Amino acid sequence: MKETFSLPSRPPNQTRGTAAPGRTPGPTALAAKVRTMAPSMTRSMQRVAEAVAGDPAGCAQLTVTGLAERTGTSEATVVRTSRLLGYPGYRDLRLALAGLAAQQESGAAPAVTADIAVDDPIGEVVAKLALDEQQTLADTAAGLDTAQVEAAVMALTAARRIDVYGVGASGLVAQDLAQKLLRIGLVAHTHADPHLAVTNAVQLRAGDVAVAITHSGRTVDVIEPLRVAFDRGATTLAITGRPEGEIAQYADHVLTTSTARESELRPAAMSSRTSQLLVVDCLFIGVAQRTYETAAPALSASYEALAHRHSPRPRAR
Amino acid sequence: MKETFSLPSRPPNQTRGTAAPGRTPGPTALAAKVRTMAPSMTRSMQRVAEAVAGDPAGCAQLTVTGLAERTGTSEATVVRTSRLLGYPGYRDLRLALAGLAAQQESGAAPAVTADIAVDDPIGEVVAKLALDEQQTLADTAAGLDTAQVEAAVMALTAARRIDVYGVGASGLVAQDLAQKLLRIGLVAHTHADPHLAVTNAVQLRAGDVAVAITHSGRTVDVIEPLRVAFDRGATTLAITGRPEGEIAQYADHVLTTSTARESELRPAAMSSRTSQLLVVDCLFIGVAQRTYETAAPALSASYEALAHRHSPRPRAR
DNA sequence: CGCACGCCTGAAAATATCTTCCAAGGGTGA
DNA sequence: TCACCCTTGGAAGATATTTTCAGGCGTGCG
Repeated sequence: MKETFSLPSRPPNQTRGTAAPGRTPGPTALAAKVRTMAPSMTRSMQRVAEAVAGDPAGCAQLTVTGLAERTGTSEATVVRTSRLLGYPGYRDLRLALAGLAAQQESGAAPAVTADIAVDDPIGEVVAKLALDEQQTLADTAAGLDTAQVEAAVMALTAARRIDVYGVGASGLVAQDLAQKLLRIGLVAHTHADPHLAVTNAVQLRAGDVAVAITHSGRTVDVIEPLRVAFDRGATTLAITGRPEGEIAQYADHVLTTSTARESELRPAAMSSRTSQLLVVDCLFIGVAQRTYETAAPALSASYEALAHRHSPRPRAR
Repeated sequence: MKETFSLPSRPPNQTRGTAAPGRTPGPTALAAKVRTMAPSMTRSMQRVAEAVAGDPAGCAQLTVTGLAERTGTSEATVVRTSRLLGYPGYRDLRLALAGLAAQQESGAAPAVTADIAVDDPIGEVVAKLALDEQQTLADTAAGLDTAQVEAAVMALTAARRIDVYGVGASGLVAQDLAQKLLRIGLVAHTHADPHLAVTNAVQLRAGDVAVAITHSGRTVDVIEPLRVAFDRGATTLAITGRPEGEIAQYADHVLTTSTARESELRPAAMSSRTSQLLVVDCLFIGVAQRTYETAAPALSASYEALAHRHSPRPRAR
């Protein structure tokens, strides 16, 4: 039942199905996982996933048959949903559910934070926003496939040249990544103009790395250059909230960001950005670790170079 | 508190003893229970109880048969032990075990708050980074002066025109703010080129708002335009980690971001960015709340306008 | 010292639960 | 409108759990 994912070989780039990034997700990641996967689920499966995410404690008590009944579906569907969430079967999902319930009970509760209302006072907004973003970070960390990160870091470290694609809000994340990598001596660029991005992607070849950042996984302006890079033989990475989206077809390594629930006052852009930045930071640190000899001097050099752009310290202490 | 376990019929349940204090013991109580009951157990049962108390996580993975094998006993004995510990059967003991394991895990998790080392495995890096950023968010939220935020929001809401200044890492945050404000119909721009920034700042006057973003509070390229805007009579905001820095002299309202400890592998840019973004988000939400009538339609309009830039959904359902 | 009783124990049968397979229903695109 | 594919639930098949039952061992009494 090995899911021989990734690996060097390019051709059998599995499309979708069975997720299962190597190991069963821990209880913590479950809620996040449900949100991530929900869009790619069928109606019945969504009902099951919803029930599970909404009342872990209650569902943990139910047998397959019970849960099927409660959700008005069949046992088969329940098992299918369990699979999709990354467990070998319902039995294991149930175990994770019990774990989640226990955690929530004990106060380590990832309990759902309240939506921000139009008339919330500003203090409340600050608190809710901070909490939401903290939750997003936790979800992202829990949902990240370490092996994929590792592979991505390796590719970046060895890259002759790195291109980063992103538009809109993701464009800023792309710039952040490129900026960081440049700072430690890598050759990284980002292209805001999608036409130029494609033009540049054509230049890539094996040994180069292309990174695409899109929350929806369906942004054509980002998919196109990645596809081109993929076809040219470059190693391709996708940072997306929809690992089953079209972008994944052209990505050697997919780094999944968390999908928080949106609300009218809190567009998805906000938490997806937080999530993407965490991934970017992880990549950066990973690369910096592996190129420490050159990265450290490069970092301080760039810092020194900017020193004169700062006004003198008020008082030397 | 539905007690209706195992629906249909199980009338002649607990035969003897079984304690049965009305409800199955929570996971927490398990270890204690084992100690209490141990003396009154037979040898084989003790072996089972011991295994269960010693390695809840491991045992939760095992089936009756597996646990029987591991303890060198039989399935029947395992079930009997489960009963003695207060559960209807092994199935339920196993669920409790999973819960216990999850609790232990979550309790042990926050122990990794150390610095990121050069040889940390990637999984550790992810965890530490996420935790660090969570901490940063909490610090920022705690340190933000609500009154200043409120005043800043008011100024932005009423602004005829908004300029945002930031260079380097803060430049991306500046772009993020401008992007967001534009989305809800405000006139906001950011200037990467410090010369152009000053040129533009000269145009500002009372009723306009200038926002400067700098972690150090000493970045001349950002201080300059803010000073100019300040002199021209615009309302000026500073988002900085050094509220006592030079920039504060030219700011009507100072929003303080948190200053996390840096380390060699984790330049300050990382957490300052997280912190700045939270502040930006708060400003954005604050403004959106107060201009809800126009903001909401503007948001969906900008979303619609970009719809065609997305590839069609894989399958419409 | 020997016997009988009773309790512990594990093997196997019985039951419950989970998983897989398959055919029917429904929606989509040509 | 038709053909296709995807989704879905029912039922058979496989596992896991629970119950039953008989043998073994120790203990206490005769």
